[in-house]
Amino acid sequence: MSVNLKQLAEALGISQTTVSRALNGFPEVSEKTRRKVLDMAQQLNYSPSPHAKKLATGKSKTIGHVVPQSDHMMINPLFSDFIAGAGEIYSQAGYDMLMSVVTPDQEERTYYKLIASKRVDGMMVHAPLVGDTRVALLQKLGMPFVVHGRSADDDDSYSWLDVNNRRSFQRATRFLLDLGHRRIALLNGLERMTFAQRRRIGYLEALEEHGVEPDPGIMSSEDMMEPYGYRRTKEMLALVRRPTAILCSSILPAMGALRAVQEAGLEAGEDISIVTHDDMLTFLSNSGDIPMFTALRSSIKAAGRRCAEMLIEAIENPNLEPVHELWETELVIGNSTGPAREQR
Amino acid sequence: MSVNLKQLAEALGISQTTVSRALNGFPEVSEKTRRKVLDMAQQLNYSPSPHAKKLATGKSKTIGHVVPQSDHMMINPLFSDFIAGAGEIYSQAGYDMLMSVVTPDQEERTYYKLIASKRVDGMMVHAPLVGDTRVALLQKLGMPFVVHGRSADDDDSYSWLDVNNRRSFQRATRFLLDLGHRRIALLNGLERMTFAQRRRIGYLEALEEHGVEPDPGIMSSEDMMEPYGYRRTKEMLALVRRPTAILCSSILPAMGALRAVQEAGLEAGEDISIVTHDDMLTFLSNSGDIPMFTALRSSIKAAGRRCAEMLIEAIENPNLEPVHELWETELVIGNSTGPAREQR
DNA sequence: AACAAAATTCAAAGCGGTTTGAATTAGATT
DNA sequence: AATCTAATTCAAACCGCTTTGAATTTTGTT
Repeated sequence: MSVNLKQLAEALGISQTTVSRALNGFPEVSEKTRRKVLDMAQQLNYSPSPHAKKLATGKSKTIGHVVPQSDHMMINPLFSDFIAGAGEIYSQAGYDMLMSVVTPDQEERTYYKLIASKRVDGMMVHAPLVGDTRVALLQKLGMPFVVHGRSADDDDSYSWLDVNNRRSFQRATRFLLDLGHRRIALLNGLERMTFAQRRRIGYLEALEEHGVEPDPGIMSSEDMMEPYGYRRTKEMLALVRRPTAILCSSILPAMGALRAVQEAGLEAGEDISIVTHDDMLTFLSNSGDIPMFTALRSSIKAAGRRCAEMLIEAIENPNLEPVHELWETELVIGNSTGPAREQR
Repeated sequence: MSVNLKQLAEALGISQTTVSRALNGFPEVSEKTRRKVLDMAQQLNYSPSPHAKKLATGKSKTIGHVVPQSDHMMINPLFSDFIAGAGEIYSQAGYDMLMSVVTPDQEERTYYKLIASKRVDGMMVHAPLVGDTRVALLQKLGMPFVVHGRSADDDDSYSWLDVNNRRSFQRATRFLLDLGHRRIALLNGLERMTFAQRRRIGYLEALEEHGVEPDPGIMSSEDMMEPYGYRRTKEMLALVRRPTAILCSSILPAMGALRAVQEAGLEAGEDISIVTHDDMLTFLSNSGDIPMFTALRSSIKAAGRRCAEMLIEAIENPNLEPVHELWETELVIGNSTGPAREQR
């Protein structure tokens, strides 16, 4: 069905060395020979063994993704869009994506194993936690990696791509404040993730600027799922002094919030405003002439693409300086916001 | 940092052969030697090279997933839950998951390449289309595979795991008919997928049983996204004879439908009923004491797990007969259904 | 035509494991 | 103690590719 290098060389009556070089574009092989080799390779359906190649070169042309599998971790819709973006770039560049789904307690060991066994040339790190140990581990092991997100603000010793979450939530909060809202709820993601932490900081900063005292009773931090938005909004709507606006960390809780609002017979954008971060998930699009939600947009798929580019770059040029990209979100006005009503 | 087999053998003063056998549990090595080898391996932090192993054995301990990347294909939230389930099993069994994100036109070529280069020991096939060519291709190439879904009803020549979509939608439709509904809309997935096709058949069968003439005006087939459910429901609510019930192919359009219903000032379960297939996605759970939607439940994550088991089984016992599993869904009554009102 | 320099090509030695077939050692039997 | 068999262990070949250092051809000069 398909031949190996040796057979190909024999068929051509040329040494393996030359054939190998011809196929890999080395300059010291004559164009005539190269043509012959390429033709014959095509004709005999030559397909190089990646394993042999990896063994000989030490490079695996593979990028690892370790995804912790627990009730509320990485495997979520954000993840699938990120993967879609990154995977697209990997394929184009001839890299494979190796995915390990492991329980959190296995995570560190998995990194060790992937790296020690040289199975991967680089690692993609998702959703860093506050006090994440993965960065240190990867640095120690000398493996190229890119972090989607950041651990600490001032850590420039590695490459990362992050959304300016703090600024983004600050802007959103100001936007609501400018509309006259004073009781603004925050439905944040889990604050052990650094991105959620930064979002809260941005939110608090904006409140402070306007002299609004934050109220812990209308701030929460959970997994960004639909039922969370629904439940919390329902609870908050029952408060005596209920919020006039809600700031959500993702479109999923935002949809839950909207459901609770509608169920209560209220109208979003009229009786209560909702602003959400929008990862521009392909299957939950918040687009159209006038989007359903006023939102802070930043495509997570585009982030996946760019992170993949950065990682490949880092793998192929090992002594490049770390790269940092801080993406601003786009504040898009949709149907879910309006001036504050009642309850000043 | 870590040693290879040769170094390990030297450190022990034993041949590579014996060390290799000791590590791989061959019976012809004495227990005393095995203990020594294992101890030393631990001590020297021996980590076998998977590439060398793959080259020598021809087995890669890797399972391939090819995911077509286009606006409306596999990369969606269903996918991430399936992957989570499958990945869990792979890890436990010591398999790696290789994921290739490719444009649809590259799909077939990617299968060829993965297989010809022996990069994978088996393939997982997602979401077969009507007239899918992948099954034939994999059979021709002699690669173990499992299909999540089925191509044709009567094709028992390969292993698959599928939900009994026809029966499921038949039951759901009957359920609504029994509640007195006669105008039942169908928000189906793309009918080039076999599962969507079967769902429509089940729906039509139930209608026919009850002598209800199907109305193409309230049947549609699109990508299972939230905005689809919203838009179509909004349109249908504007009809003179609007449906009294809606049957959805996924919880995403169901949420869109619910949004449209609420926005119209109607109440689901009272003014209009909604039933949906529910893949039990982790981030969009339809649970709680009384679930939000009356739903046909079948965990896609569990399906991922089981498909992975079946595939590993098939890889390790190449001449096993194909296995088929047809899962029934669970019909769970939630808040979104009730007897038909008006417009008999 | 002779010769050095440049351009090609080659044989062989890895890369790090597994596996075959032979060699050695241990244990059982006489 | 000698012999035979079973249990271990070993050296070497092999998996399919890359790469080094040497060998061969080609090309350019005189």
